[in-house]
Amino acid sequence: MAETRRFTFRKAEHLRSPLDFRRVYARRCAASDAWLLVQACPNGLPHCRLGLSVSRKYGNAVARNRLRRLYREAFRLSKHDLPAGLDLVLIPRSPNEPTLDVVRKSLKSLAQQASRKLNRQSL
RNA sequence: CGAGUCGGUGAGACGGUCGCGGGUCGGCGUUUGCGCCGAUCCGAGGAAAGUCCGGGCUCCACAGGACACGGCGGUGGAUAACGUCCACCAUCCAAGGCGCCGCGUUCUCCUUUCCUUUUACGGGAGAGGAGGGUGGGGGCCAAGGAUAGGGAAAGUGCAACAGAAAGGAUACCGCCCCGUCUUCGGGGUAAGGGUGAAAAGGUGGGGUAAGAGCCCACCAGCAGCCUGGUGACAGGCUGGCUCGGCAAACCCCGCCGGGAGCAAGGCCAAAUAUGGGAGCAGGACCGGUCCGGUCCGCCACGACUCCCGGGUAGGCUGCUGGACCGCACGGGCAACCGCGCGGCUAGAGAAAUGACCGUCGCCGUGCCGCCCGGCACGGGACAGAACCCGGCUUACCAGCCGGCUUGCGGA
RNA sequence: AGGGCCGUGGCGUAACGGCAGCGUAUCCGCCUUUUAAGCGGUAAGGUGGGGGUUCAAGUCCCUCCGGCCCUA
Repeated sequence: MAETRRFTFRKAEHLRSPLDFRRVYARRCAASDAWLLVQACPNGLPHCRLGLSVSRKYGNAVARNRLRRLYREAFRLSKHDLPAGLDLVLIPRSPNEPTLDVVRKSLKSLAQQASRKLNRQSL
């Protein structure tokens, strides 16, 4: 297999439209730990999409950008280890800044939790 | 070299790997909207922040004037404009410096008087003088700082408490004259006491029964004139002797202001509902087809088909070349202006600048080291473009540079 | 982007520019077997921060900080 694993993050993998966000919130399937709250919803695509929601209470614009960039980097580096075909919305649980490794671990385990939950519900 | 004060600059550097946004070029795919791949170039700030002012731009409204409402307010300039900037004026504050005082306190020295004691030196108390330290008062100079700094003699209003009296006022104690046996009564006065943030000019002299700008000199203030200055204002002369504070209270005067904002505005345009026009008596569904069945419609408020329109979601645009940046020259005290040459320097949209590593540099701590220096660990602020500019305000790590005043030392 | 409102003891809320109150809570005492309720009393201490105007500022003005609401 000539296809090497690429760690890119293109616009098609962003969750952009308000409609998409509303669909994910309406599905009401969430998993969380001390750092992150992950809302998930199947999207019928072969890949995952990522949406970020960081509100004013997590700091000024620089701190919020920092959180978003960390989440994007974590998603980019570990997207091949996530269950496919999900829309994920990430919401921070703590105003403190986590390290990249912590976010990657949290994202992976929470996405798998959410995926199992969705499978149980659809049965 | 030190102290004070004001201002400017600055916002770590280089490289590698993996990624992100945009432009250009090439290739592939494509539903012709775009997507993917590769190369290459570019990719946050001095405050991008707060949104406190001012403009550009866009749309809407609009004969002209006045009123209302809001903002601004020393003078002259700069500017597209400003509540901003520059220069100057006025008032207040002021590090510090230099003189002064029949000043206080303390130390030293000198002269002298008295007491005591001694052989003598000496000890104690007082007076005078000189010098030093320190404190206080007052004067001059002064880097620099602050000022929403027009008008209180257009009018209205406000000033608690205290005080006799708070604005063309008043008379508590007092002072003086007269009456009265005293208590007290009548009158004069505003020097003194007292209250207050503020008491109707201040100091000195004359004058008086006691007093008062009642009279005079100087000072402050006011009015007029002269001189200098574009002007705010400054200086001088003369006059009459005095006419308080607050307008960030109402207000008066002068100047400025049409409203809304890139979610402005323009273009394209699903689904559903709907408006206009044309055609037409059938149309849609079940079913392989006919028959058949169900629903809608049928001389119309018209099913169905076609065309056109407004318009929602959504998309495109506005969207980055500009009162732009750098350098040189000329004008100006300066803010700034003119001219020449060179440069292109973010354009996202659930919102791009990130992650990891290496080398060097900065700061702090610890260790080694006489110093130079070396090693280890840690730190690196405030903060993220959202149509674009000019300001203001606020936040902020280290370093560097300069102006002015002043102290000490040297040439 | 535009506009409005608010900030006062622990809590809720008043105050013409002129001594910062009131209720409740706290504390102490009475009543009660005890608690609650009730009655009486004491004190503490607060105008979000900074600056200005004024003789005097919670109040007027400027500027920051924090919170809430409305419109598109």
